[in-house]
Amino acid sequence: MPKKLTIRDIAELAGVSKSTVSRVLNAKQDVDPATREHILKVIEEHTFVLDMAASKLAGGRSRLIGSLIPSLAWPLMPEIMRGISEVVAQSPYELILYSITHEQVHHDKEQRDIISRILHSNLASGILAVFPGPSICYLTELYEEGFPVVIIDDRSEPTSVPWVSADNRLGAHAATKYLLQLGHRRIAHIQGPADYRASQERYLGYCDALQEVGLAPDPDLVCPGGFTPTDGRSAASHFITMPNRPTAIFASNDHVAYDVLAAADEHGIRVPEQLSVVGFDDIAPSSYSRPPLTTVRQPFYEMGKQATEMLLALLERPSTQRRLQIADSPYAPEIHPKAPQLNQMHSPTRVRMSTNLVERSSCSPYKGHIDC
Amino acid sequence: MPKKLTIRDIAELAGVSKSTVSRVLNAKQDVDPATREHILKVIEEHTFVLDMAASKLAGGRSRLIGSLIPSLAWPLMPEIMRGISEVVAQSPYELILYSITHEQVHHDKEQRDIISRILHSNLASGILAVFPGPSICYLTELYEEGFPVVIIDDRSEPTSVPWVSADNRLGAHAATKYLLQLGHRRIAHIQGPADYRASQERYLGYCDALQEVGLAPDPDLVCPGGFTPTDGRSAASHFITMPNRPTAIFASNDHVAYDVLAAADEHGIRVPEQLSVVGFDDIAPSSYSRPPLTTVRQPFYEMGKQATEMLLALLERPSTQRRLQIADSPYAPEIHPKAPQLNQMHSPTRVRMSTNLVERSSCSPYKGHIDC
DNA sequence: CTGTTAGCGCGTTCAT
DNA sequence: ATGAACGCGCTAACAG
Repeated sequence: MPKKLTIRDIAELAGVSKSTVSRVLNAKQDVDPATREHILKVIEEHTFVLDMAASKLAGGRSRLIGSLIPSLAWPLMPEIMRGISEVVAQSPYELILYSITHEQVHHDKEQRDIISRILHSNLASGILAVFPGPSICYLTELYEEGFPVVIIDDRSEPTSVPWVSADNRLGAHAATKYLLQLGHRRIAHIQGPADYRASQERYLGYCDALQEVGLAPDPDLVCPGGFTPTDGRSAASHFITMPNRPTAIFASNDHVAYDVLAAADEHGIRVPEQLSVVGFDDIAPSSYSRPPLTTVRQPFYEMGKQATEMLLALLERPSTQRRLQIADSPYAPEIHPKAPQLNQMHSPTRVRMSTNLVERSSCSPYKGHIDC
Repeated sequence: MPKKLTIRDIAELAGVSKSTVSRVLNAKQDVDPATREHILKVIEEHTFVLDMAASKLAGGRSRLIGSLIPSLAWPLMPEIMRGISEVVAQSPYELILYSITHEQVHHDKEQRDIISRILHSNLASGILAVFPGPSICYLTELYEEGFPVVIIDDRSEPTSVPWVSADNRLGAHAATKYLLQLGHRRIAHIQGPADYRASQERYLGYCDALQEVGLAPDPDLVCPGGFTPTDGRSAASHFITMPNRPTAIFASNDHVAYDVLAAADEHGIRVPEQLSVVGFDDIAPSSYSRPPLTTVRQPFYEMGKQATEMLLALLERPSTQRRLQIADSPYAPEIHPKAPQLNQMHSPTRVRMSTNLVERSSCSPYKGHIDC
């Protein structure tokens, strides 16, 4: 193990002073292009890397991003993390994982503790928070005090903190419209948890599509469900066994859609012949379910990327002016379809990414009622 | 935002010198219990936390663990991560995520790059490597040079690096024995990838159980498969459609078991009435498959915990003598059933955790052949 | 047992 | 455009 080189070693090797090397390393101006080149070459040859601890201590940036992550077991997390990691890997930053136990997700105090741990340890110079839940208020405070924070989706309404999510309403609209175009008219919806913004938005998208064709949402065809496995069991059974049952079901998400698939199987109803079902999220197992599930894909990977790029943009700004301006950021997003142009300061930054319908085999055209 | 306190502030507040504060912070001996208490109180009152950057720079430990993680999309990862996070959270350490893209998993060079990135950035003072694959050789080098490394399972044989995995052979033995006890005699096995140690071990466990009842493994009942979704499709169809088909199938893992379930469904074979199937891993969807899958649970959560505890034990040791001795470690594992007693130095540390059969609904007693 | 001194590796003034 | 000196917050010698 060759002993770790310091900036001084490089300075000596290049025949200059530490300061000059430091300047090159931090991309300062006022360095002779020739010496810059030379120093860069020496650095390259010796694969020298700055000591982050020392750099941070001396007043430089820490190049560490803290990520506040809910249970990695949520099936949407891996893709989000992939997006995050990819951007981080191509940057000079590293990612610290502050993951939250499932238990803690709902406990306000625990979250406050974690955040204070992040702050006090003084490591991370920015925070990426996925589904922060109750801690959103602390994060908002932090952000308003100038600490870089970006949020990836959440249960509640976005605050002033830059915020990335998918367009749930449009996605739900697309799903419902698709069923309508297949000829379905009795389309049921199993809702997500009432306290999730996404549930509301999906419900609204469902209503939007219905109203477009002059249909009013039928209260009998809307049932509460949830977002986790088996949350949709009873609603699914209810719809399937009710007299004059719906010919299609739009589930709050894929997990609930699986419940519908299972319930249908149990009651001898064939999908898609006798019942069409659409999910939401497009998590991995949806490609392999029986039948493969038609669903609305949330661009989790892209959301992770987008959010990380936004955070990096914040991080690269002088700390005095840490409001995000997407427009002139070096990490300007390519994808933010419905994002309003936010060039002026102090306007909340929200990026809403577009979803898209993934057609698989769980839907078929309505051909009149088929008895069991 | 109250300005960050330094160790000097605390020293002044407590009326002692920085060194003394440092000593109590680092749990050194030779501190008067009275002053220790007093300082601790002051620290507590002001919720002071050491600046890790400065601490590290000054020669202290970095309290940062680097985790080398393959795709988080592997369904076993969330549980492993949960185990890791939980132990890390209760320690003064933080976790840096060096996650590897799926593409990179197999590319030797990329991995070497990541490891050198870890080393050069000089942040992490230890590495937790999950399924390191090709980079195991670098990790071994590192470990032999005294850098703390612990590995959680891998495709190849363990090296001198401390290593945690589940007992695949015993697990497979249990699964097969279970089927035998249900009366099955024609038990097929779909194998995992040939270059995975786990595949071999599971196959051996399968043979063990067969031989115990005087049966020789029938080459016609063993097929190559894989570990990822759809890897088992063709093998499953093959077994199901073959004349005198097996009455039970032991799949290399749960994904492959799902393929068997799907193939059975497709061919109108009822599980478990006409065919019993057992998986391996017990990943989350196995509780919700149709029918719920009987499978061998790998204790991923416990493996994550165990490995992290081992790493912490290494980290807390003086760097001169960084060979792991489980016995007198403060993090001595409670669970390592078949682990040999490794109290002497220089012996490789392997912890093999026990699996256990989770009975659900995909198996039933053999009652003679039932035609479709 | 405790305080004093001297750096750790780097960024940032100041000079030049 | 570049170099010298100082200090970030802390730990590790050494005194006492």
